Amino acid sequence: MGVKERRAREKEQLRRQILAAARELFVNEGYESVSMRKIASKIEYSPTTIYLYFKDKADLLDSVCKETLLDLLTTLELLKADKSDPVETLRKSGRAYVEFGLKYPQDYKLTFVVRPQFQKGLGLQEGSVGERVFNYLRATVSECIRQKAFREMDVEITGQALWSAVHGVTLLLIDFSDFPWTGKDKLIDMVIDTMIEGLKT
Amino acid sequence: MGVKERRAREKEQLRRQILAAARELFVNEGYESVSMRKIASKIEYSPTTIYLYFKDKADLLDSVCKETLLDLLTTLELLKADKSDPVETLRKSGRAYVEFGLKYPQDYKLTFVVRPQFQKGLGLQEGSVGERVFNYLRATVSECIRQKAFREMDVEITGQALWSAVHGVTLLLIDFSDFPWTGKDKLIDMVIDTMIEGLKT
DNA sequence: CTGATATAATTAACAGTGTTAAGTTAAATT
DNA sequence: AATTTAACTTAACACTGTTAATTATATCAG
Repeated sequence: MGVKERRAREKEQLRRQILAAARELFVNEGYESVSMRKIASKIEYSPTTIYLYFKDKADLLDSVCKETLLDLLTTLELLKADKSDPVETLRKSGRAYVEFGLKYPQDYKLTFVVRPQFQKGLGLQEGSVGERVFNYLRATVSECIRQKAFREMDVEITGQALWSAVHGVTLLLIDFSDFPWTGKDKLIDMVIDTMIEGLKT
Repeated sequence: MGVKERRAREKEQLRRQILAAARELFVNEGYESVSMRKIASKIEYSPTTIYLYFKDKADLLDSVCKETLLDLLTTLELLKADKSDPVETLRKSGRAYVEFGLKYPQDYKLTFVVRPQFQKGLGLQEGSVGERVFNYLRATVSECIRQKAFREMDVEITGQALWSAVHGVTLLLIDFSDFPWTGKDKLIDMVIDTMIEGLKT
């Protein structure tokens, strides 16, 4: 009676194929410029087949973004290992965050700009990947304060401020890629270092 | 021989009508969701008439954004009066910038997120309004350094870093309006104050 | 192995999009 | 009054996301 299982596996496989094709196209050409027909032709299925696996184009976007967030979280958690110098961990995390955004600019915008626009009310759902990312930030900031590297301050708002700064530099570098930046890397460091400097005791 | 002038005035009037209709629709329904036909029907002209006044839809967006930038510039220049305390001016400018974004969230996103996506290569053109806004920031930062309130540092990159921070907090507050922020005003202050603190001597 | 059933995938269609080329109307000039 | 010029519209093209109806295919019962 392993038939059902096999069929389910096959379905899952096609689902993943669609998702992979959608991701690649979204990332390379942008969400708006990618049509369902284009995705379909990439996987050599008819356009309507996609609707058997995803509710609509927005649902496809949503699924792609969830994967992206999970990827970011994994990247960040690799840095959490070293607990001795939380300020340095924070600095590295900031850099990793921005670099992640620059590596997958379309994904990043999709996740942090386009999605909240199309999917209002999701905010930061209980147990969502987004919440886990923010929890990571909370923990790191908390450790900085505990070790008296940062002065006594509200963890919540500090985390939000740091997020603001890295989010901002990420988006500017993505959107204004032809702005005469003094140097992408230098700017990223400048933003992160200035914020950290401003938080120190 | 005032005929030509009158005709020119009439043309200009229709141009403005189109622009106003486009702005309202873009802001309320989003650039992508607004069709040329929708704009046309709002002003009760045929869709193709718009193409006699604007090259294409992106050009329309571009013109709307230019107006927005000019509005922002005006808001900022009101603060430049007091030259005695440039750090305070910078703080106020930062606040004004974010508040502008929150007051016209859709305009802000249109200008700083959507436009660069659809009009690549514009960067910061010579003499553009965008350049003038950035010049304002440059001048203020420069004054802070000159008065030794900030330590000796590159004006360019400092300006870019500050822009990153305010841009970031503006967009987060717009996009994740239902995130459990500790308090919008407190967060804005926190971001600006932390950056300024990090730049001081 | 055959016929019924369920499921997967497809075709055709709808109402909409930005944009262009050709055609029409109305006003200004000679 | 005839002609030129400018403003505007109609019709069309090649697309878009999505739905309903239809066909093909694989699984099951007898």
